[in-house]
Amino acid sequence: MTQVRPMRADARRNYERLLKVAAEAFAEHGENASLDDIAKRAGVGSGTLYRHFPTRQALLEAAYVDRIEALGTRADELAKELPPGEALAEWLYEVCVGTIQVRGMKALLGSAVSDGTNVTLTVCGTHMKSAAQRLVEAAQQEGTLRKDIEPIEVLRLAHGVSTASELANGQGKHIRRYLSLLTDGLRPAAQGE
Amino acid sequence: MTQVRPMRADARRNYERLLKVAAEAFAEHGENASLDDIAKRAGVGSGTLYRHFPTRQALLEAAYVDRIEALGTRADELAKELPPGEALAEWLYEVCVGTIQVRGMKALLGSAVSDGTNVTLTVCGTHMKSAAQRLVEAAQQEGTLRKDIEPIEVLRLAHGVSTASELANGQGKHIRRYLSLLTDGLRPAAQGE
DNA sequence: TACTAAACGGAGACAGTCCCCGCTTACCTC
DNA sequence: GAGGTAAGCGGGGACTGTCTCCGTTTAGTA
Repeated sequence: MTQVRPMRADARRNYERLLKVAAEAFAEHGENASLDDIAKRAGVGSGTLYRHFPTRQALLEAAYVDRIEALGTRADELAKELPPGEALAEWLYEVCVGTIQVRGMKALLGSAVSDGTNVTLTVCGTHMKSAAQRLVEAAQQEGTLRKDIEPIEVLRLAHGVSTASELANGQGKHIRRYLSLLTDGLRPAAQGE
Repeated sequence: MTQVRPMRADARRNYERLLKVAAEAFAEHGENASLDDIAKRAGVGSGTLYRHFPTRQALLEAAYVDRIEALGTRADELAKELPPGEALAEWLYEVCVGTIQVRGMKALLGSAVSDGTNVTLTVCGTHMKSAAQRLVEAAQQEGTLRKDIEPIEVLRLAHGVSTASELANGQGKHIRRYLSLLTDGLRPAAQGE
């Protein structure tokens, strides 16, 4: 219903520029990169930046949607290549790697799966949740994942694993280990689910 | 070796004041509470604050050492009251609760178990690690915890669980659940440790 | 070519960090 | 108690970052 009058050419140009520069800046300096600095590097005034992206979150999300979408696609690829349980495990691994390696993604993924009152970040959250849901349900069908676990819980726990790996430093060297410790806990136990 | 000339009376007074106010401020506003504001509330100039506590970390640590020490004591109490496995589980639960409920503790506990190059935060890190070590070793003796797990890893994973629970919101309502998922993964699996 | 609404941009108000250095005062000595 | 002195104080101010406001510029249209 929103009137979708096409963006003016200069506006579109600035928008793209900002996205490109922002992705670089967040990757380099983390989620707290200076916004005025991003504007400057993109060759626009800070007013322009704030008009296009009212909050840091908005910019962060816009800068990384494509990566998030790529994770969604990746989920489907893995679902075709591997048995459900392994597909889920591998996907979570890749999610964790992204979380740690691309500084700035952590904040985005974190708020994407958070239950806060900020209704803002629908896009990324939706993508991640639907991808997780497909893999989780398949694994549950297969019997390699407890039935009482929600897709979003898996995402939150993966975020926890990322945090733990980050503390251990070493560029995510510990992700596989911590993730497998978690996965063992997720499998149906001998005495029943 | 360090010359331990006793603090001047006014200095000591200010020091105590700052600690008290800082603990309140961090609890209320999280780890990013304004330092100048803390100084003001304590009735001292900001110079005084920065002389006593050169970094935010230093103040954070000083403000919460007693809580950390309490966690150490608590570990021993639990070790007496419960079988090792349960003692460890309960202790981790209390650690997570502290992490979530007292805003500001999270940053402190996080850097206490991080592997970063900042050698600063020895005190809290040491306390936590030694407490964890006692419980972990006992549980391993008992056979309720995999032998290939380091005490510090347990602390890092607990931090991850805190993060995950925080995302779920609800004031730590999910800690027990997420922690038990993790614990199940830590138990020796049927096919061997 | 002229018009107008959309978009720009940067000055400036505000908030936080942290240092510097002239001033104050607790403590010691006599 | 008086005086000397170094320990300690404190707030002004430089700096960095956020975010808004509004006069100016310009793309798109007729």
